[in-house]
Amino acid sequence: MNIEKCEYCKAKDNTAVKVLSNNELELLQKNTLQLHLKEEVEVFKQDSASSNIFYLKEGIVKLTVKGNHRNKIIKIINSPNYIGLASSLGSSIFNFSAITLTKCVVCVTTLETYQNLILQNKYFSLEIIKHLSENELTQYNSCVCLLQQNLNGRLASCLVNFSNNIYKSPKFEINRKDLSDIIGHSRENISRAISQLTKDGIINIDGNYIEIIDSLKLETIAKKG
Amino acid sequence: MNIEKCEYCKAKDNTAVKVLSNNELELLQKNTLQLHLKEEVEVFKQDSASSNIFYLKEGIVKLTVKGNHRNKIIKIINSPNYIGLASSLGSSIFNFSAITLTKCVVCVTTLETYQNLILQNKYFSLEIIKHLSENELTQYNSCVCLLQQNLNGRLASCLVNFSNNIYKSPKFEINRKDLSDIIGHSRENISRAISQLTKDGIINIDGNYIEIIDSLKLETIAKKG
DNA sequence: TAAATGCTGTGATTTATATCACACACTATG
DNA sequence: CATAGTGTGTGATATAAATCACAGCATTTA
Repeated sequence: MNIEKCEYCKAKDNTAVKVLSNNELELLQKNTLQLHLKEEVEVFKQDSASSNIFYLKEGIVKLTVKGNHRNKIIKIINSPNYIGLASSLGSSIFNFSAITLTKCVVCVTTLETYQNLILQNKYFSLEIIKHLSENELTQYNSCVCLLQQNLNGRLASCLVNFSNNIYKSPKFEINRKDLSDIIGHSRENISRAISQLTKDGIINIDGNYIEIIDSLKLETIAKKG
Repeated sequence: MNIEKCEYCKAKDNTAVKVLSNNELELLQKNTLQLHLKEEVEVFKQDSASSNIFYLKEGIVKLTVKGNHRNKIIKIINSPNYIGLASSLGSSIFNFSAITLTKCVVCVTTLETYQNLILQNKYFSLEIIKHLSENELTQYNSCVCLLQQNLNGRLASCLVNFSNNIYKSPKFEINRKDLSDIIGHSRENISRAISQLTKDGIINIDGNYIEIIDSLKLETIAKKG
């Protein structure tokens, strides 16, 4: 396997790591393990110790929380991005599990290394602050959307988000159970809503693949839902 | 009015500011305005520019988001704490409004001052990172609770939280409209649920005052709801 | 004082969603 | 090949919550 140096990693340019010096990148490299994971593999488990920083270099993961009756997917993360950075930095345990949706490459760095880099490089520290802040705001927004939209609105918003931000393609794969855990409604009603969108010619379905045909109509449903 | 120096402010000991040197505290002082606000006053408005840091020294505020059909209260903040720190640091505008629930004292510092302090004092920067991280995690949790609990469960959780964490007293004042905006259900059904809790001897009501009589039962409802 | 306004509680009704039940594919696996 | 297991679509029914309607009671305002 070709082990890529952090210094030459293209993924880093979109995250806080971009402001590190070459020496600092070497330090990062020394304390980082790169994992290659298959689909539906647990990256870390809810309630386990959060003594590492997880960075998603390639692929897509879901963050899930155990509930009394059902699980909830609180976020879908695509690369390059951190996974659960707030838990690593602000809590002794993870408040959610991270599970891969696609094949993934995950970089695991010791927490100590990150803390040292934060103290050592003030611009890195500022980048981390920006990242955490922006992350919190998107969290606010998605929470508010979920709490105010009905089933059809949430489904439409979710599909639009998948197409525009996560998979960056009008066609993507997602199973109904995950979709219902994201949206927070029963699998049966999600199925019905998807059938209706298909009948209305707004999407096409092919097994677990969903293709958005009429994104304008979908966005209209998202807005008024 | 007695103008208190940041250096001697008791509130600061619970927040990031505690690690600043006396010189840094003086710098903070010079660039900070202290506002004394009455109840139901807007501290800042959704979509307005976020070019200041707001620190709640005394009192309680609510964060509200405008929705299509109704508003949503996304958080109740009690002092001492920052108000919308993530927006100030990570966005050019506020994603929500902040409105006082009680008389409040709010310290307003220019963003520039904070950014300078973050670059100047690495321990301050680390404290800000911890604060943002912890804040994000509580946000996750409250969002998950809201999405998984039914009306009675949410109401019970909310009352327990008010009693234990916000007002720190079994008796507190809150109007039904705010309560319904926090819980995300209609005012009418909140009224009904409150009546039932009163009939069951779990709470007492007196106008807008709610007094928790049987907190154990309330926590049971919160857990199973 | 009277009228207007806003918050509240409660009954009746409607609506959205969950739940139950089952049939149909698809994939493992002995 | 038979079998079990899992994800799926869909109809029927149950249930939670929203909405509508209205009356009571404060508080403000003319």
